[in-house]
Amino acid sequence: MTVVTLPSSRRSRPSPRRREPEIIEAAARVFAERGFHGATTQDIADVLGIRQASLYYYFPSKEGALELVCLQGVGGFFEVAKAIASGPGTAADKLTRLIKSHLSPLTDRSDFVRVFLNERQHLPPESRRRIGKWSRGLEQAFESVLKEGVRRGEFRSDLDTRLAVLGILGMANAVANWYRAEEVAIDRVSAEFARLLVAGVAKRPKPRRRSIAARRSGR
Amino acid sequence: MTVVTLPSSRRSRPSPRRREPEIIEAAARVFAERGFHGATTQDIADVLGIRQASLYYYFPSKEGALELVCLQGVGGFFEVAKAIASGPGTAADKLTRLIKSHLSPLTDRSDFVRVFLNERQHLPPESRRRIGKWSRGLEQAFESVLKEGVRRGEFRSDLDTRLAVLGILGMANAVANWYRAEEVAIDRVSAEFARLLVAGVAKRPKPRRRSIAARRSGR
DNA sequence: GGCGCTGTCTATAGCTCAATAGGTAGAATT
DNA sequence: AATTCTACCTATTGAGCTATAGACAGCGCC
Repeated sequence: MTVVTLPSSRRSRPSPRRREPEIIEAAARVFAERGFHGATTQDIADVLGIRQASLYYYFPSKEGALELVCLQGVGGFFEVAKAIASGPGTAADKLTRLIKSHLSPLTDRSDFVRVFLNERQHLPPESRRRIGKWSRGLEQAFESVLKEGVRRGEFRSDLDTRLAVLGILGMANAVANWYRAEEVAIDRVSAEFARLLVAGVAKRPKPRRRSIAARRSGR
Repeated sequence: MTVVTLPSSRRSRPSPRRREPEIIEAAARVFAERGFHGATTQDIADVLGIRQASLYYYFPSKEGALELVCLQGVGGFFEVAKAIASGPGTAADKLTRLIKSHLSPLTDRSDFVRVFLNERQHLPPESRRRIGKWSRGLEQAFESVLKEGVRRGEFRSDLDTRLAVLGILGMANAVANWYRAEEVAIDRVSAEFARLLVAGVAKRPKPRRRSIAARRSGR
């Protein structure tokens, strides 16, 4: 005999919140445009055409909304980067793919990315640390590829990999701030930057010996 | 500094606002740390050990303070860059010097630079445009050097100079955000970045000998 | 056809903050 | 000695903002 399965259970589906994606996107847009502290909940409500107080049906606080936006700003990033870094290919090839994949979300999620990059510092300490792990993981993915390149002799042996990572990410992250104004496709940016950076870290053709590239393990 | 008293002038401007530099520096520090909208005038007053209302003896509004900080954040930059760009030397050499001079203010004025880079968007439209001219001038200095390099055959002929400028400035400007946390001297950063970027834009191998990498680029 | 749930509303509490008004001690000037 | 000016102060106003409280319309469901 089946016990009546709580038709109106408190444990039933928490809350559908059908429009939540739409609400978070509006928040992302407003935060990206005006900055977290420069934006008001009223601004977000205006974008959606609802009342300011109605927003609190969807998020518990303004800071909560920021966290949701930031989470979507890094979402998946790190996993993809890690997969590329530990996957097959030359270091130069991997670096190129890392850059491409790092920039690709800008085509359709630039607001989320911008908020993550520029506003995450205003998160309460706890969630900031939680999200900070993603960032550091990403840096490590890049750095491991650079180190691999150095080890294999593809890249300059005196390369400061830490500085190079910071430089590469600086260059790449800045794209979020101008790519709408400049009229240019992300793929073109990725390609140009990848080429520039790979050439920048590559070992110069000083040694006329063909040894290094051929020296890779196996074969 | 003791003021030399002007003999017979009631129009003399005695010594107005002696502490102004100190006040603006405090504002820069607070704006850099918390962002313009995240900072309160009370925060600035706390740094100085004076009352919040007393600040209005030195600036007319919070936005006015931001403008003063931003002005000092770009101060002189552009002139120096222009001088380098139109001066003597190879393009690679000039690019190196541009990067060095672009990063050098970070040693002692990083707060001002950070505020200029991150908060200038919150200026009222008028002063933002006024300050925006400085930025564009700087971009042009970099771009003219890149174009010169291409023209002279130092740099790749298919280099997208606009994207390269944006990339270079992105890489360089990001330094302001991490160089305190990372323990590294600015000179080292300049040197590493300059080397990386010059190699990145340079025409591949000096075509004196056949090299392995040569067949990659155009032929 | 009453019930509960979702998604919105109105109204407002409670607080923070920029900015103004007006006062004054003390140094500098006359 | 009187006056002026600098560099603060106290007190307060008024606006704007986040967040809460509580009502309720429509809908799907037994």
